[in-house]
Amino acid sequence: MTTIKLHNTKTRKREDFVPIDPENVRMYVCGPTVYDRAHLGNARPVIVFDVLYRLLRHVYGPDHVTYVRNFTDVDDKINARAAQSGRSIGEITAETTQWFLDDMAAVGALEPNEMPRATAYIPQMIEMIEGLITSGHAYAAEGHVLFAVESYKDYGALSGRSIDDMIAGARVEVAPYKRNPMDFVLWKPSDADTPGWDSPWGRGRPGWHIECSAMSFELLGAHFDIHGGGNDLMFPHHENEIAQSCCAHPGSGFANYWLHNEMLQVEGKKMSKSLGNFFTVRDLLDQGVPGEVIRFVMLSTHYRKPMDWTEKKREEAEKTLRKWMNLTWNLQPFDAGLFEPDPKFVEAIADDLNTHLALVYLNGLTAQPQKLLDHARWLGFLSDKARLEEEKARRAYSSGSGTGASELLASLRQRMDALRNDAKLSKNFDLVDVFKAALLDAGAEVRMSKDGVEVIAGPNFDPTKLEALK
RNA sequence: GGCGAGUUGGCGGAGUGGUUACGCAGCGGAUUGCAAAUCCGUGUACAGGAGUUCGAUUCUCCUACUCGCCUCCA
Repeated sequence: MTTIKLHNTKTRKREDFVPIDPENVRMYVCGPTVYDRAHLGNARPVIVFDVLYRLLRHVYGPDHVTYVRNFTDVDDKINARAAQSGRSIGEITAETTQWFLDDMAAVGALEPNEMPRATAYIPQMIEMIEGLITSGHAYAAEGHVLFAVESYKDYGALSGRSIDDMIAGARVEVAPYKRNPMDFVLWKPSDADTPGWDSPWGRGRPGWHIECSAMSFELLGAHFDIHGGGNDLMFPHHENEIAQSCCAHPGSGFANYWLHNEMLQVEGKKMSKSLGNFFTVRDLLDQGVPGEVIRFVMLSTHYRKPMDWTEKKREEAEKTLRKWMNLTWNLQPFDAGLFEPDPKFVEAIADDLNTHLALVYLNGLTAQPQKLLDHARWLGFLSDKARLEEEKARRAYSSGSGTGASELLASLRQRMDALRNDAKLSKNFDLVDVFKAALLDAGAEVRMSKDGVEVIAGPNFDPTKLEALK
């Protein structure tokens, strides 16, 4: 069996992955707060952990992995969006949730087994908070419930901080009701205009971190295998999750392996609205960047390194995928359930998700298109959807048969063939070159060989530009 | 200020205590009316300094720089 090696943030070491129960390997990944379109950075953990999910399913069997990714649908950002847009919270979260699913499907991510929404787990959160108060790890104050960080001796262990250091470096004002400045909110009061639920502490809503503790416990148990997310979540979110969960379920250990992906940058800079380099996954898709290109670029950099999204990488990825598609579009993929990938390929991915090496492996398969197709599909490329689009495009513009633009191409091809044959005798190729230039200008690919002329419509083919040649 | 990650050839990006991936671009060649596509060949690198070692790009320490987090953020 393949040994999976993962870099565990908890120990800061690369470790062999040993599941608690190989019959049910459990992974929790922090999902989005649903108030707006997912930006490109949101896609990184989704794609990274999608690869890990595929790997776990391969090694332990598709029915022996449980992958949970939540939707945070209660949050002050959502409330703010509702107030500002005049739309209801439910409408916003429902719409944004669907957008997220659509966009992530477009980049080739499989859906997790469970996608719980925070608002469906309020009673479980309240129960957990009550337990934390009873055991002395939390206290109620002025309608809030706060977690007492000093009651958990390992607080800060994951992110390598001490409570004292953090207080010294803190740049936030401290609420007067906190016993320790680092204490964080488990529950907070809601006014009449804010969503709220009845609780022992009055009508209110949960703090940011408790949802993940409550949902992971409900769906995966107190002790599970892998917990993932962006490294910006390491502190405070994951630190707080650990504190809550470990105090609520003493001795459970919570997650064994913590995985964090590095952040995304754009042309070497942090993606931010103020720098004007902020864009969503949907923006790219709408610009005609295929989802698989986004996926390719994401997987070409190791997940623990900063990933720089650049125009150049986008172009290169597009070229490579174009090449793969050209080689494989007319082949039949092997049944995914029966396909056995090359151990070398799997080992690269099992080595702390060395996806770049896996892509290199794929690139080495261009002489074996069938193998390329099946391995690429294993990693989420050359999907049915992409292949179908390819086939449609080829049928519509093929130089062989068909109607409309394809008929035009076919007649141009024939005329060029004839002109070329004449030119070969007369040694005057001017007319052929004029035709070729026009075709290239219209976004078509022209190939001439001993066997004749081939004309293929490229991705930006514009048949209207060829009207003049008719 | 605290914590963390990183610095590899023109660019991207793996990896390794000794033999220096791979892709793109470049260059040379085959092929072509010319191209495209394809194939073959080819150059250049491990931020700086000190240490450990027979030997370090790879391990340790220091310095510089870059990035992220410490506030909602994936």
